[in-house]
Amino acid sequence: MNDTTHHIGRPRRSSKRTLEEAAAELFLEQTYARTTVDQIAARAGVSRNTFFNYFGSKSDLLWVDFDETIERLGAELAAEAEDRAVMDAVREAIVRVAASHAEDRVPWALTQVDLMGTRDDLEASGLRRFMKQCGVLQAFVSRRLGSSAKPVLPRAVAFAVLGAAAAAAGVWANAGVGRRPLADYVAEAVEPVCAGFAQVL
Amino acid sequence: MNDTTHHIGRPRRSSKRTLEEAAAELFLEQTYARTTVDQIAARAGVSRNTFFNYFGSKSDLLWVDFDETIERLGAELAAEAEDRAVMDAVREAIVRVAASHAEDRVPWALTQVDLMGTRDDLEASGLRRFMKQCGVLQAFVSRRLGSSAKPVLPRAVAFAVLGAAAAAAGVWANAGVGRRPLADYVAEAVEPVCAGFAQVL
DNA sequence: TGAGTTTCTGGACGCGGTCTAATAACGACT
DNA sequence: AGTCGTTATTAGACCGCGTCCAGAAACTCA
Repeated sequence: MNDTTHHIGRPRRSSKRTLEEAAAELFLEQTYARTTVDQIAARAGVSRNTFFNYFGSKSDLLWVDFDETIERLGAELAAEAEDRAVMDAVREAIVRVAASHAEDRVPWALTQVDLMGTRDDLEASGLRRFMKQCGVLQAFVSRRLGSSAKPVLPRAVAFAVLGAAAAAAGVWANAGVGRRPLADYVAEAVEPVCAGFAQVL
Repeated sequence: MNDTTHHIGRPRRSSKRTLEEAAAELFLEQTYARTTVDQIAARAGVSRNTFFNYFGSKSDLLWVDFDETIERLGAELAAEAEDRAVMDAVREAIVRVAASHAEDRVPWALTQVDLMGTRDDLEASGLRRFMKQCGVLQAFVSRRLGSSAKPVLPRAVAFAVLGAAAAAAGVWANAGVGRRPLADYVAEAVEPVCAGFAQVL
């Protein structure tokens, strides 16, 4: 935690934040699709390869504000009491994840969807994140259910619940400045799904 | 429907089927990721550009058997009686779409997921299809609901229901040769979601 | 000063995808 | 037969993302 420790080796000339800001400027000026990695790197004052040292791909920039929120799901699920009903635990964990998201941080992914040309990249990177968290949620449900239920259910729960949450995030992003907190939308979308699965589990 | 009428102009030297078969061979030999568009075109005896005359992208090949099934959703929704409860109509339409899928046609998309290197392309193309049908379903639900319900619900229904259906398709594909019909899995996955939303609509 | 470590950089490559201009193969019409 | 319009195919070039590698730069420590 002591940022004065200069570890060892050559110090970093750049940082994730620097590149994010350079990218944000360019996205506003000319949209995501028309911005190349070279331009981002140039504006940040580094070489193109350095960009890929900080981000695995250009599309990662679309999710800079969302990734850390999404990643909380595993921890929130683990924090749920063992004796709680499965779908109750799932619902509350997801709503808590949504509540932990900073109010004003709307990722590029949810705003630049309809901007023509962004769709391809966006959808590529979006489903990857979706699938990753689906794996986490499916494992949780599968463990809680044991081998009693129909084999399709854990995966169906994961896809449906996170699908509803994703829909809520989309609506939230498009609601504009006067919007309610993200967790409100997510709760409204996720509750019916959880209630439905609770009946058959 | 008369396939002898070549309309007008230069006749096609190739066809979608030819390219699909060439691709299928190569996918089996060396996986999807290690197969280039050049190789597919070469094996089919055409140039690389001709490939893009028949397919918009390499990843379209992953869904050759699924696309026509997925596209049926709009028609099946339109075929539902107007006086039927919304979620009942949605559920039945989706199950009918699944039932219309040929038993043995398992798309590459659902089998080559875990093959390392395929994921990126697969997820890119998968979410595009998912979003397209979500748009169709959301419009249907939105029209049936009018402006009475909470604004997040139509989108949440679309994402959750189709998410469950996608999960079912994945389980179906991985179930191997002894699997039950796709519609069975889809029904089991979609029913709870529809029941849950039916309570709040 | 030198050794070790980490970051940055330039250059090259492969691949997917787009574009353009040219050509080939057909039917139809004169 | 020859020409015209139409459509499919083709070669060629181009762009951008992502990967790889070898080497240089900047620092710490001994």
